[in-house]
Amino acid sequence: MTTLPLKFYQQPTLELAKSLLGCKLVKETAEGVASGFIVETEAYIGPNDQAAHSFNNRRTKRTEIMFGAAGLTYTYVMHTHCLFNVVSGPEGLPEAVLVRAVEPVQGLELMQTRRNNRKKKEWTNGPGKLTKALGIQREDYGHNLTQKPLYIQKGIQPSHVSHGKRIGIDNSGEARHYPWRFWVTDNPYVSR
DNA sequence: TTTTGGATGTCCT
DNA sequence: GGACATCCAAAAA
Repeated sequence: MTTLPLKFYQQPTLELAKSLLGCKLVKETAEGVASGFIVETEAYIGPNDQAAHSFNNRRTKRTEIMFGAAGLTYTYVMHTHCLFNVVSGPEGLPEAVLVRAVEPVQGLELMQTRRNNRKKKEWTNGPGKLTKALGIQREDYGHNLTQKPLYIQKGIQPSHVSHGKRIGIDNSGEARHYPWRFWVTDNPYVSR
């Protein structure tokens, strides 16, 4: 398995969101290595996307990393959970891809413990769940995804990919209708 | 300095 | 289907 080069992240955000499906997200911690195939993503394309934190070029301490170069990590704390994004687009353009679900591959015992002995299907089928299962934390903010301990490896492009409206952004005006969510068709680990 | 409001998950009914 | 947990940072005061 080869780690994806920086060049991979430099394609258009919508393309990247699709290309990430089937790739393997890996996190190494002191407790061990945990990884999973990405099966669901969402694109957030700044300044014209009302649902994105970076809407209207809003640049703050939190969204700053979205303006950075492609291939960096954008973590965000929502209520009690942490969400994981991959920054995309050239430097200066605030775009990112949210990873919503993965399929467990490696470090199964570790994930089971972190997910409190739930059913395997429920370990990683949601944006807040997968970060807990893999051990991704707010401290990973700004990390370069071509390096350890958090990186993405080349996978197999799935044969069937579905797309549709994004989730959880009902108060985002017209943007909520954009078909910018992508998932592997019929994969049991997508969030819904 | 205080208030407010989430790109969610879990538990309860 | 609905309440609530529990934290950060933006915005208001």
